[in-house]
Amino acid sequence: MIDNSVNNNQTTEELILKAAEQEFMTKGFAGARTTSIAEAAGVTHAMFHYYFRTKEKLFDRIIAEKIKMLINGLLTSVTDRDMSLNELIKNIIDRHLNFLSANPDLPNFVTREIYGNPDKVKILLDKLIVNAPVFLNIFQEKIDRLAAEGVCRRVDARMLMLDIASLNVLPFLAKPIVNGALNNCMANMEEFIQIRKKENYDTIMRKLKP
Amino acid sequence: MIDNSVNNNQTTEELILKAAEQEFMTKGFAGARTTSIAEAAGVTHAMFHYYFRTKEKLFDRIIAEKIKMLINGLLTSVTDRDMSLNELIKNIIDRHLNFLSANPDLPNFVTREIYGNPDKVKILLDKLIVNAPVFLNIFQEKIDRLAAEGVCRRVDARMLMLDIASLNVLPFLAKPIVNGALNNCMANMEEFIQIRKKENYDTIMRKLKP
DNA sequence: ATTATCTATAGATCTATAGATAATGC
DNA sequence: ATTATCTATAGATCTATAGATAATGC
Repeated sequence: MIDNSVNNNQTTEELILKAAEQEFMTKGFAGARTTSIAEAAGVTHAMFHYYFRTKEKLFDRIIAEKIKMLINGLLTSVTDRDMSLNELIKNIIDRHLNFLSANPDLPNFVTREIYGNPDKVKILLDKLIVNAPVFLNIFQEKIDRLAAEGVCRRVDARMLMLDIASLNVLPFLAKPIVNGALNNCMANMEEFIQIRKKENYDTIMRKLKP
Repeated sequence: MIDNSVNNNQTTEELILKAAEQEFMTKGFAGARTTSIAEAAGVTHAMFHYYFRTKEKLFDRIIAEKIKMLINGLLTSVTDRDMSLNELIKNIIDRHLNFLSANPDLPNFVTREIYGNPDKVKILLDKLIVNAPVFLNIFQEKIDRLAAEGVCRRVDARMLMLDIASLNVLPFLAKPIVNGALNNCMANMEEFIQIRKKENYDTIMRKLKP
């Protein structure tokens, strides 16, 4: 038995799961090969089917898990009524970028699969359609209230959320392009995240300024 | 001979090329099937190989064409020295969104292939590394000059370009998600583009305000 | 004579399973 | 007795080509 992977006390099931996650995340469902997954896990190919039966079953399990993470990440609403405008915006941006930082491949994985396999992410869309309006209404009310107090401009919460999401997510979705065009600026990822946190907060606050 | 496609005076080669473009753009290289392409083109599968020899050759041809388009779209620099700040920003945003509007699947296609197949888009990255700094330096000089005149703040041209690109591109990359979360706002695409043109111009101008 | 098209099939690759064997927990 | 693992191979799918036939342009 050749121990070519560092399978320090991980079970075969875990090894396959981990290898499959890596393979599916980087290559997508169509590009992933069950043989490659087994090889990367350091186990016989038959083991793949022994533990997870089919490629599709394992993919469904992984994408369901990822979508759950994504929804939790997106819909962790900031509903504290006593929070100031500055705190609110800072909180939303920081949370979002922290989440992206912890799951850098997630946006790419989801957007990729959405095109080739629309029904796989139907669960995601359904959840969004139900939950997003709830959060956006609370957010809009908050903005309107603060606008009435003269603290900020009265802007559309939907467009504001799209702005925030766009500014935060795009570097992750197009990392090689952004990094290539902007002088290797994403080489140190943590530093880049810190810069973008400040930059995006500033951009949004200026947009909200009365 | 069953004429199941509307091949009004298009040659077989053109029909295959068109079908292949559609297949590759939506499913990526790994997800695309040469049999499906031939079927969609309404020709025998052997014709695919007669005209284009291999799947990879045709893919390379299509991706090269798309990357050329993308580079032209990105690097159509606005270098008119006499342009005011307002005009400059408006021009960049309008051009970019017009380009995206004409090529809505392009960002997804490129970002998808970048992960599974880094060397396929190496040409794109090489071009960007060479050309982007040239444009960004001119842009930075322009900002610095206008800042010295007191017309705008002195901001980093790289971050500003990233902001603009993010705000413009993201809805195209994550269309189903944005559309699902934001109340079907992208149903009428032309209307949505017009709204984002104004919105993004406003966002960026506020960021630049002294 | 060259170009275009078709049928049939080879060849490669990938998913999945059958069936034998070893390890493990009562 | 059940669970885990292996070898070997079936079965499906997909890319690619061979070789025959029809259409086209001199």
